[in-house]
Amino acid sequence: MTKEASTKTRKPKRGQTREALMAAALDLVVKKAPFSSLSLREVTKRAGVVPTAFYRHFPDMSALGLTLLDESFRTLRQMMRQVRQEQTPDENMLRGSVETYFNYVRENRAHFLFVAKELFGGTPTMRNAIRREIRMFTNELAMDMARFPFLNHFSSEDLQMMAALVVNNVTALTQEMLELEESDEFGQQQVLIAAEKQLRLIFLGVTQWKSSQPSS
Amino acid sequence: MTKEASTKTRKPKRGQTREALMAAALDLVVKKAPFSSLSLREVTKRAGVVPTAFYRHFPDMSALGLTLLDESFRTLRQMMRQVRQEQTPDENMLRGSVETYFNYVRENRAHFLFVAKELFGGTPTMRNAIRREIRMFTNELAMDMARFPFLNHFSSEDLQMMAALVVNNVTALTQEMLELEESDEFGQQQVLIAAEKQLRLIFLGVTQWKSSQPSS
DNA sequence: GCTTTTTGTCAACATCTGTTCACTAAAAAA
DNA sequence: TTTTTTAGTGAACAGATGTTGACAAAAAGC
Repeated sequence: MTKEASTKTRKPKRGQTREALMAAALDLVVKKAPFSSLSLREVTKRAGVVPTAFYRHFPDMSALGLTLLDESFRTLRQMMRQVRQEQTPDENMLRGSVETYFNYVRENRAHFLFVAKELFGGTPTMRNAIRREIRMFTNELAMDMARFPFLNHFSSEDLQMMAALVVNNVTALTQEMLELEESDEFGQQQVLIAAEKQLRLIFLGVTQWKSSQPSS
Repeated sequence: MTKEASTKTRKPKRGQTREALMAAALDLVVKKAPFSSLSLREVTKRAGVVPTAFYRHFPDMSALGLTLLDESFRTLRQMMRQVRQEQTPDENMLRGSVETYFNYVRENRAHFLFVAKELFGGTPTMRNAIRREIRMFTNELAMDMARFPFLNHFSSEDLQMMAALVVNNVTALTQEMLELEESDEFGQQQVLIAAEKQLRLIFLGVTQWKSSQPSS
């Protein structure tokens, strides 16, 4: 597969140019600006390719962006599915899940940074795609919660509300973690501890919640 | 004040150009791109002024951005101070505060949109400025909470954690509200109701919280 | 009134942008 | 092998960008 050291390949970089473009874009997002303000020429330059070569792989920059977005969420979804299957519904499930998730965030820093910056700064198309994905996670979490014995007496609206609360916080904490330097292990540990505490507090609130019907 | 139809005022737009530039930038942020990807020429064009006139008021675009940021937070701080003084610490304080805050968000949509988009997409300088401001709000909230009789037995770390939880959620809900169309009154009402529920749930969690020292 | 400072205009620059077109080498298909 | 398709190069375009400098009108100071 990865056989490149040929005798005199002057021009063609084989089929890996497409991935080089994606990697270059991701790289620039990490250490410079949000994707929305990257230029086509910038990306091709970093990929070590002439500007016009871009069009052999993507119709325009926004297509690259959507591909990158897809890549980001495909691996995330996959991890979430795995976590959801492995876990058993008890107290220390929380700690485990939190730890697994944030480790994943650290290992995929670039993709998360990309998503975070586009969540508000991107084009409407991109923003909607991201929000749809987040909404999906929220729904799945709500469904998972519905299966717990001590939760299944809540209305689906209440469950939805609780799931949204959790997702909101995890999102915020993820952003907080992404703001830290990659080397700042202490800070990252702090965020992780804070995350666990906050989620446990939410959990306490849930156990006390009485689903007061929409009175007004 | 607004006297323009004079005999032959060809050039000078009086002293209001500076504000026209800021308004133009804010306008473009609302209906187009994040501030970071606005061009100087674009802004001056919308302000009805020639590009070079810009330099009479700001050294460069990032200076305009910081001014805009300052303006955004100055009025916000002022509102928060007012809310904090008026309120009395009881149950329905929550509903009132939430309503006041989100009404303010709606009335200052442009500024909040500006801040939201820069929170992740902006330059490091701008991001830090915003985060510092948010941290300040969190600290003040923690201090307010410390004055409540049923909360003052918590450690300051716990209070900080709780305040962060609240702020995280309000931030997320604000962003959610900003994503809605300005005309979507129903959706906005929904967010408001969700906000109140979520905060009440957090409140329940707080009453149950035992400041378990870092056991493990 | 005159003078100075402020605040706008216009022309011009070098640079960067997205995109086109014609071209060629390599890889795949025949 | 020959042929065709794929994937790269390079020159050139029209347009937008930030910034400069010299100039002129209004506002402010005197």
